[in-house]
Amino acid sequence: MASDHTRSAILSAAERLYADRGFGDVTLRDIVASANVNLAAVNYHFGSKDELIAELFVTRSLATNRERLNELKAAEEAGGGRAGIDAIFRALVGPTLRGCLGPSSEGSTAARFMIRASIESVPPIRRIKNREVDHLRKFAAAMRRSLPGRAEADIYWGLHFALAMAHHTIRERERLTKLSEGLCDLDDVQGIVERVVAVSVMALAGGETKSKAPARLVARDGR
Amino acid sequence: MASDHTRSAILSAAERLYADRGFGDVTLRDIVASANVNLAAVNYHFGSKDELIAELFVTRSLATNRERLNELKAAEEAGGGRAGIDAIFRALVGPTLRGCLGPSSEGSTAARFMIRASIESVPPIRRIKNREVDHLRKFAAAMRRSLPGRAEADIYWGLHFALAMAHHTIRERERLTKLSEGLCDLDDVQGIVERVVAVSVMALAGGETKSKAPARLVARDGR
DNA sequence: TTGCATTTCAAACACTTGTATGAAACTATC
DNA sequence: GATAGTTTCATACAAGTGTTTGAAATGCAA
Repeated sequence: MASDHTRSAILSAAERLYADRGFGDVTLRDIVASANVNLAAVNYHFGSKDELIAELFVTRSLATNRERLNELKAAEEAGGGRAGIDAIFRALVGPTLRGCLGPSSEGSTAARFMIRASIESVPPIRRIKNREVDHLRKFAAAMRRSLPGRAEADIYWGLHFALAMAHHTIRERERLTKLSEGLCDLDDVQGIVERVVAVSVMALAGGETKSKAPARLVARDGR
Repeated sequence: MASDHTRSAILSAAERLYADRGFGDVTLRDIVASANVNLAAVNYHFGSKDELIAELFVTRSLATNRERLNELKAAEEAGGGRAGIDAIFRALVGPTLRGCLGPSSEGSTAARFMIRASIESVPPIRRIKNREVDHLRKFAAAMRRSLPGRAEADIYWGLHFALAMAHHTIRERERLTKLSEGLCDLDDVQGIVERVVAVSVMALAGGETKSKAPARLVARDGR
């Protein structure tokens, strides 16, 4: 366990290559060539290719989740145990959006790696994501505390839509830029966060006076 | 040219297998075995594996786009050239949601195939999706006609968020069910459509009339 | 029928993939 | 400095991939 040099060289080379070219067409041979280590080193240090990918993703994923929960806790403490719904959404989507978009994302391989992981969805990553439910439940709980009257289903739909907007913005960043011909400023990360938060809040607050029947948020006859 | 039996057997076997097991681990040999045709038939009839996938996706994709535009045109004609913003969103997300969710999606391989295509993102499909910008521009144009005063960027963000909610709902269907422990009724497709439409409308209308609580929405994005 | 183009077929081709092996090179402890 | 444990290395392995080939079968027109 002396230097760990080989191990970390593999990790950083793999992250960079996956970030640049995607999981689909990066082989172990590409990685070890880029890391200047022997092919067998991957299996020696990580066991398998999938475990290497899993370790990469878990590391970044834990960091983001930690950041999210810190922001959430700070918001709840500032509000005496009950955070504003906008602060909750900000804690949910802020770290992810800042991590993957933003000026740092140009140079940060970590950010580009997480974008790839969000786009491609390879088995080992998918397995990890499926365990993320517990983490999201903490946000659902905070939302319940913030909006005690709200129907359970509305809480989850609100959470779901907030994540939808954040992740879709990350995934389809390029397409949105092309579609809007540059009119949507994808570099103004804080502006994007506030936009997503604002819509998420409206989605949840909009139905407030109405009943819990979900289909009638806008009273328009179904066709 | 005679019977086309082999060709269509390949198409339907491929669609079913891809729908069931994803693009990642379905080989040409799996497909030809399931279709009871010879391995070389794929390259003979389609040229390559990627072209087979592309043909599958293009077919389904064109059908959805046609349906979308039909609904849009109907809504604009009913409104005398200017459709309500809710009708535009309904035309945008309705066909996709109905196609991929809904009771038919249980049995329909076409629906499950499109869900896979939405989740996995393999090169030939990605190439086709990139050409879809023109199609979306038609909706942007309709939105401009419907809301003449609106800022261009807001139009595109509205379009983007509507697609985000629709696609994320399709993609993360299972996770949402698990997270909400069944509280979010993913079988009530019409209800989901209305929910997405309602939020999309609010996202766009909210910035203008209301200057309510967390409304840093328009203030931030100068342009 | 004969002739010709289309379609099917079994087989092989040419690679690439992740993984395993066993010897060599290290490193630290005694 | 010998020894035991760890790490590196070149190399081989086994399996699977999409694609190509050239001959056989089939369909269709004259």
